Amino acid sequence: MAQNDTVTRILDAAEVLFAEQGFAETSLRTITAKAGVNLAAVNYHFGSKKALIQAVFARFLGPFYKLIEVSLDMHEKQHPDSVLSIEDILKFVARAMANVTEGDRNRLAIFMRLLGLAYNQGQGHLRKFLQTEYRTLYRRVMALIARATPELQPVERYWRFHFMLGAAAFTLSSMEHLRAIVEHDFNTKCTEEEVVGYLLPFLAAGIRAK
Amino acid sequence: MAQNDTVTRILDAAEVLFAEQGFAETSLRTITAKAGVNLAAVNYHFGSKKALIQAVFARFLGPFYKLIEVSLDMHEKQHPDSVLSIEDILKFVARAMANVTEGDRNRLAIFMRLLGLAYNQGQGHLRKFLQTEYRTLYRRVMALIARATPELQPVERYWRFHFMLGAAAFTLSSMEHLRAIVEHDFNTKCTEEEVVGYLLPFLAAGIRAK
DNA sequence: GTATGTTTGAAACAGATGTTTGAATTATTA
DNA sequence: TAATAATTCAAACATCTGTTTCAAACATAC
Repeated sequence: MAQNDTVTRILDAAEVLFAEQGFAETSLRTITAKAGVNLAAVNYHFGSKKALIQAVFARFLGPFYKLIEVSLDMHEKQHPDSVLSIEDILKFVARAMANVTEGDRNRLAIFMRLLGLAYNQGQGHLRKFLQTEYRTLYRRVMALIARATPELQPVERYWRFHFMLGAAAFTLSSMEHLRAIVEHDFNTKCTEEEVVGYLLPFLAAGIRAK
Repeated sequence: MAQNDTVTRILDAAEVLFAEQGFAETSLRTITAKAGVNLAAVNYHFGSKKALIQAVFARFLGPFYKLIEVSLDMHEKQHPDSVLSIEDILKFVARAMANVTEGDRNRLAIFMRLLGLAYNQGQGHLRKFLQTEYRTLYRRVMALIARATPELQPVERYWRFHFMLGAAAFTLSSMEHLRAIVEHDFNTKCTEEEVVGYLLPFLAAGIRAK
């Protein structure tokens, strides 16, 4: 019980700090101090800092993966021959993500940040971890998008998919900062739901640009 | 003369290494080794690592900034009352960027990767640097976009602008990797011009989504 | 209640980091 | 050429990093 508690507290603290500062900039001492556990606990429970980063990511990649799979399965059973529109697909993804990250606002940001790093970090351990873990879901979503955009050439569809991914990853990972600017420049606050509400139409329009 | 040479070699090395590994992950010793200069040279010529990072940015942004300003000035003189469309604005930006990074293909990716890292990494001294140093250009481009999209609410326009930025930064910064996948999955090669050719219509359609 | 395995704790480890120093070298100028 | 300023260099600095160690505390099962 105490074991599980320590593990959870480390993950909670690491999640927040990673999102605030980045990975390399966050030391194990800062994490363990915030978590209220001993420094050695990270290496004891996770093995290394790299493993901790992957564990933080796995904690919501796993549920997200399962959730979207299940909801897609359910929909396909209820509507066997329906062709999902781009908007529908995006809503499925957004809903799964909202469910996984609900309760803690930072989780969406850190998920997206990890995604960005995994793609941009040349020889990073993160990309391999992501790609092997992520492949099935990627193929399934890509197949859905293909059916929703039959007029697109495969190569262009591929690029547009990554344009969407980029817009989402970049924006949502630095959402805190961007929202602060909005508050300063426009005297308005934006909830995360509102930002996602702005994002989805942008993505949908982009992927079916003529 | 030798002074200038040392400064340039440090900037060249730092530029590549920062893009490959990130800022925190790249040590001054790695940079100076690659540049073939003494370790102390960075602190002598730049003052600190932070200042070096900003200098790497300034070397890109300075010329880019001037180029786009000049070309916009010229256009406004020749066509005083014309309202630029989104496509026109994007073409202006793309052309300025192509000019700045021409000669070295990787420089576009490096620039975008740096931009992405600046937004997502560290505690934000880079974001501040970017925002204060190049506020005028940001405002000018934003004003052009506003005139091209009068139907948009300011806040939504702001977010869509960053969606565009994200799609561009994310995709172009990992272009090498993404192109390799294209070559493997579709047996086709994509030039950078082609990718930009795919990107601009996506962005334009996204920002004026109904 | 004792023995066994698991988890914590304080301390130390080995190495890397950004930065500073002061002498040696090079370039500039008068 | 001599004097002065700018630059390079090797070395050391203090600090921080992830990781390891091993005894103490704890829980669990016999």
